[in-house]
Amino acid sequence: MAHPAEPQRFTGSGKLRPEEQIYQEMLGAILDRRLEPGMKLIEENLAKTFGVSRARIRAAFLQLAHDKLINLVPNRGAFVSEPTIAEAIEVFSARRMIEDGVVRKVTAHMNDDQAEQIRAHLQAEHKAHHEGDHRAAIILSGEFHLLLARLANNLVIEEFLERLILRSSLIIAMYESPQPADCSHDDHDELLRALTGGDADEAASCMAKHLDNIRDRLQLQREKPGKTDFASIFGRHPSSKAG
Amino acid sequence: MAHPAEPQRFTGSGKLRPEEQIYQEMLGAILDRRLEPGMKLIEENLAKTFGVSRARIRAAFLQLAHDKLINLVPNRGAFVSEPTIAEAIEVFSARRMIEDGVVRKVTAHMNDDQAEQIRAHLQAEHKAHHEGDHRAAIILSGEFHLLLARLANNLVIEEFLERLILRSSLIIAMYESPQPADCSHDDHDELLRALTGGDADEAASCMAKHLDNIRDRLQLQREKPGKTDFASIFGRHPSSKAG
DNA sequence: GTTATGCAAATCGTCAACAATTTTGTAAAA
DNA sequence: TTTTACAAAATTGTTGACGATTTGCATAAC
Repeated sequence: MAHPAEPQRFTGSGKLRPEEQIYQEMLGAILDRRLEPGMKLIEENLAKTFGVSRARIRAAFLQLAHDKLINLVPNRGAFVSEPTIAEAIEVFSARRMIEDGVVRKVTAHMNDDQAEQIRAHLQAEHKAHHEGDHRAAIILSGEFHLLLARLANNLVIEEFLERLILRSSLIIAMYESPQPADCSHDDHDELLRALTGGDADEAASCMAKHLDNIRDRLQLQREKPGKTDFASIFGRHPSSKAG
Repeated sequence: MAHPAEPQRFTGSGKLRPEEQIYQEMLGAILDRRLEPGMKLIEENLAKTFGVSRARIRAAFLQLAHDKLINLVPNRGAFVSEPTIAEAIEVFSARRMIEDGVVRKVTAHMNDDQAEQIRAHLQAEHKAHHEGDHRAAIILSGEFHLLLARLANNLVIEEFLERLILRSSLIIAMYESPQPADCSHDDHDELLRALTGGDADEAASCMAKHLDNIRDRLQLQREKPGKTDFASIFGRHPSSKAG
């Protein structure tokens, strides 16, 4: 239940309204894979669990669906998203595009205060890594990218990237390699050097390599079969009724 | 991959579920300024107007709020967004970032079929322009950018840009100059030349200039006072009780 | 004349019940 | 044995009603 470093949305209002509470809890459960990809989310069960009515759950569903973390199928219900390989590739490709612009902008306007913010964040990342707090490390790693977006000083980009990072987290949880391979903090160090160095091209290249690293560490060779996707499990499509 | 509930925004054809219908109608009304920025949207009135219950309206509100076209204030209701100057600038800045990547990608993978799609679209733009169909021209102009995003072959980017274009439309409607200044189709022509020329840098530069043109044609000098925004009307902020 | 107080109207927030749809289970017919 | 038809259960879709909050207005107090 306790999620110390729950990803926090920047909704302007500091207080957490009960509706946000439900959204956050479900978000955390999905990213932790306590709710597995493909799992059906039954409104009434969730309503009882959270002690609210179905209307609230429905509203939370709309938010999550908008973030592409669940799938809403008319008259069928809500299912935890099962990002396909193609989707995963597109998400990281999109991030490359966006974050290329971000690092260029940050590099151009870098000042001492901003550099210090990045350094402080990296220190936190290293701390979590050395203490073996894998969960915190993953969250902080995502927040590193979000910090850069914030330093780019564009709320539109920041919010979009926040969603992409959430989506990335689900993809990583779904396709990650058996070995931890959590060495991205080295990439982040290198990125800081490039950013403070003032060379926009190098910083952009660094970021591109970093994102490719993350993507390439995933096991994107074969489609992960969803629990109900017998087509891919048995290597055939459910087209004809009798074969 | 199945996307059963994909929101299709610009096409009026096809089966339109009643919920999408409501979203579309409100969207159109906002972009046409039949619903003016700042106007309060009363749930029950809209429910009666559309002949549905408030729950439906509420769901539509969530979608529109997500697109930043309306503002949801707890216990107060929904209001048509009044994008500030800062927001307007950020939106166009974000588009520069995104569409820079888009045109580079499109330039790299350009083939005859794609070039033909763009030409066909430009022809439609010119036709609307010559026939004086201002409304169609504006819509087509937005769809031109969307077409490029589609040719970049990344659904994530495409959907995000779609939202940004909607937001841009509201901004343009709110801050547009008195004179029509609808000469963006020339920019689009130039863009096509750059795209087919294969020079990614030039294409990107073209797009950047084009977006700056649109932005600079807006009257972003002073904040447009919302109907109730006395702070800007009287040039002071509503901090102290008696001034 | 101005400010404070309380009442009334309007509107949003929430819910529980009912209707429609899909899924599952069972049995009859070919 | 296989297919089809039908009924029952589970789940989503929708609605109208009720309580909570905000807003507007009238009245009273200073």
